[in-house]
Amino acid sequence: MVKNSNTQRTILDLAEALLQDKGFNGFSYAHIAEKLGVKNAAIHYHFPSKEELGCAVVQRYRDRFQLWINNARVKDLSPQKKLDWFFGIYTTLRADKGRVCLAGSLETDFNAIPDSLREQTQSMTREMLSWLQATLKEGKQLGVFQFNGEAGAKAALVLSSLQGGLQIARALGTKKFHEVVEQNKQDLLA
Amino acid sequence: MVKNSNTQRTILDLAEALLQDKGFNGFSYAHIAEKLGVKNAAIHYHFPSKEELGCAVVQRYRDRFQLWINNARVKDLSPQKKLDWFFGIYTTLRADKGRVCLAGSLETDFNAIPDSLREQTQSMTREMLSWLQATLKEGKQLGVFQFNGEAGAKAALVLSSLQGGLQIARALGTKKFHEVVEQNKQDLLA
DNA sequence: TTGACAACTTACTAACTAGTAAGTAATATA
DNA sequence: TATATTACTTACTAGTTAGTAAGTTGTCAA
Repeated sequence: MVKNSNTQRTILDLAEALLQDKGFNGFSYAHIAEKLGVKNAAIHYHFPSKEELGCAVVQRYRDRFQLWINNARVKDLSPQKKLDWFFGIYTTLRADKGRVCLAGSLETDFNAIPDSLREQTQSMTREMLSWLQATLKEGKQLGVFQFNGEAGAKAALVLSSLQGGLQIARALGTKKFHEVVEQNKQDLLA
Repeated sequence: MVKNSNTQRTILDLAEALLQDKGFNGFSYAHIAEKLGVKNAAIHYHFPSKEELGCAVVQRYRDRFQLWINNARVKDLSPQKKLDWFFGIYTTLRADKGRVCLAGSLETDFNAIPDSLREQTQSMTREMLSWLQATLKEGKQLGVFQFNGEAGAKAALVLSSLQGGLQIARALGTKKFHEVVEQNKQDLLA
């Protein structure tokens, strides 16, 4: 047949969007199938279980993130520009129908998702936090970022606030999210 | 009959805990009924729909918050102590089986919950943010808090980070949450 | 041209979901 | 003592869920 050779990718795109829109327990195979214009058994053909689908979404996200941070277009940027790139990921999510980040969505549903998906979520969060920590440390050493305490703690604060900021923006509007981003910048340059 | 005159309150307690544990779409009337030791129709007797139950949980939370902030035990505290009290709410949540905050849970599921519950979530978030903003402003004027920019933006950053911090702690452990709290304090006293 | 395979559809199941209608038993009230 | 009310239970429904088994069809390789 080979009607649509990138069906698998499209399913991942839709699942990722639905995860960020409604949470793991807020969407079903039927939702994906309808949007794709196929029957729900077709989704099971590509991803036998919802658990595997969820893991595949996160794994792809992790791969994408590693690809970016190891690519010269990000790797060779100044700490300030690196941070701007990172903030940009969240700004883009907010602009795209008010999505929240994958980590926030999965952590909120943490006690209602399968074990393997919890592990994927852990790894994803650890990887993002660790890159952010290294970036903040680099910036502090270069004298372009100023903050008290350890880079690890500051990274936890920044990441938490971006994650929470996307959520609060759902209730109080995009302005609140931008305030969070700008305040983060100001607190680092003060 | 009047076997248990505070059934209604117990249902609200259980629903609140389940909301913070699994999210709005991660729990059912059956879960509450089983924990309470009654049939699920008994829950419908007290709260006809899940929508009304969710709204009642948030309304009670809002009432509780207003009661506290208008009570002398909080109202008359110094800005630092007020902030400590506020951080304490989140620390207690984390210690209690790793719950996340109501606002974070409902905002993450925002596009998968009923309209009236969205409105309740909005009001709850607005009220918390507005109190936090006033507290930060008061502290800045008294010279005990230092930060650049508007108190509103700083409040958005602090609230976002607490919300996100509870979620990240699910993946990476309680230590990360405490780092967020301590970093917030340091950034305010710097 | 035959046969294998990929990518589906059709048709189904068992479990769970919120929600309802009718009945029951203990208690409060008149 | 009779009646109303509160707080349930029993028994059900219609819809949704993830998941499966068996059949279909277009494509490609030998």
